[in-house]
Amino acid sequence: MILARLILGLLSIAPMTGYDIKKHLDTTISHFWAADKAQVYRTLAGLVDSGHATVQVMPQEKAPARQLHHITPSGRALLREWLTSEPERLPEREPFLARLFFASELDRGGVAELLENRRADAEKLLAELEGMRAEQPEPKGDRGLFLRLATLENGITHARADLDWVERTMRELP
Amino acid sequence: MILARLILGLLSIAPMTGYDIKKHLDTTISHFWAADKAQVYRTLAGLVDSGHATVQVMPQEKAPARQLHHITPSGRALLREWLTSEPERLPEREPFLARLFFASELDRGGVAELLENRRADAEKLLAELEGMRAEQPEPKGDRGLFLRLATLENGITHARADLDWVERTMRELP
DNA sequence: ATCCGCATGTAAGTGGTTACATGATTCG
DNA sequence: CGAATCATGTAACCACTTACATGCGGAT
Repeated sequence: MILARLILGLLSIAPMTGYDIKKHLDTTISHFWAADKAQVYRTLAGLVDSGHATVQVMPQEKAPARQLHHITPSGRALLREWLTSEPERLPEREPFLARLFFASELDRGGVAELLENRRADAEKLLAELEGMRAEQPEPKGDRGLFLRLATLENGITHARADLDWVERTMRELP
Repeated sequence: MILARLILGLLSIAPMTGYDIKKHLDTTISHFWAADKAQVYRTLAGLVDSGHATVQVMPQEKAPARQLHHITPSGRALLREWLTSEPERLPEREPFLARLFFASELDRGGVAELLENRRADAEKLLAELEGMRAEQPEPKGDRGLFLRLATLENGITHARADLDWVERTMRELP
C-alpha cells in the first residue's frame, strides 16, 4: 500500500521503469523505505491494472524494452489523497532491543559485547547518513528539496540519539 | 523468527500460556515489538513441534484449559545462541517520512499541517513512554531490570529526538 | 576472463494481519 | 445491561523476501 504511494510519488516527478524506481528506492529513499525489485514490479503492474498508471513500451537494441510508466490523473489524485489522510503508524520492530531485553541470560561480558557491537553499527550508520547529506546542495528556499533533506536530517537525528543512548548505557551498565 | 526468540525469552523467565505471552507483548515489550495473538498461538505451536517447548494442560472450571508452555533445554540453547549471533537489521520503514518526501505536492499550509500533526503525535508518544518509566522501580545493580529499563530509555531517547527534529523542521520550513 | 550495470520478470515460501468463532465471569 | 477480562483457536488474505531465470555490453 505505502509502496504503491511511494511509486506514484516518483512517477509524479517523471515517467520511469521498474528499474529506475528500484534505483531511487536504493538511494534517496533507502533511509526510510525498503523494497525489493520483485515487489516493485508487482506493485507497478497493480497500479497499471487499477488505472493509476499507464505503460509505454520503449524498444531498445541492446537490452530488453524499457517499460516506461506514466502516472494518470487518477493516480495523481490518489497521491494527494494519501498525503492528507490519517497518518499510518507501523508497529515497532527493533530486533536489537528484543535481544537486549533478554540479555541477562548472558554474563556481563556478553552484554558488554552486544552493546559495543551496537555502538559500532550506530557509528557507521551515522557516518553513512552524514556522508549522504554532505553530497546534497543547500535548499535555499526550494521547499521540495528542503523536505527531501528533512527526511535525511530525521535519520541523522535518530542515528545520533541512538549512539548517545548506547554510550550512556555502556557507562551505566551494572 | 524473532517472535519465536522473544517467546522463548519469556518462557525462560516462567512457564506461560499464549494469553500470558500476548499480555507481555502488549505491555513491557510493546515499545520495541508487536505481534497479534493469531501469530503468537501459531509460533507457540511451532516451538512445541520443534521441541523447544512443551505443553502442560491445566484444566479450569470457569474457562478453557490453560495451555501452559515450558521451555526445554534445546529451547534455552536456541535462545542463548540467538543472543550471541549476528544482529539482524530490519529494513527501514517510516510511512511519515515517505509522505514528507513527496509533500511538496501540497501547498505550504498542507505541509505545515502534516508537520504539526506529527509534532502532536511525537509529544503524545513521549508522554506515554515517560509514564511507563515512572512506574518502574530503580534497578539498583539488578542487571536484568537495568537492561529492560534500558530498552524503554531507548524509546524515550528516540521519541525526544523525533520531537526536537519536527520542531526544528517546522521553524525552518521555507 | 569475470564482474558490474542494464532490464525484464516468475515461483515458492514466510511472516504478519484481519476476521471469524465460542463462552463463562466480573465489574461498573 | 453491557463491556471487559480470561482463554482458546482457525481461515483467508496480504505483504514481503529469496531464489530462480535470461542475456547483452562495457569496464578491470
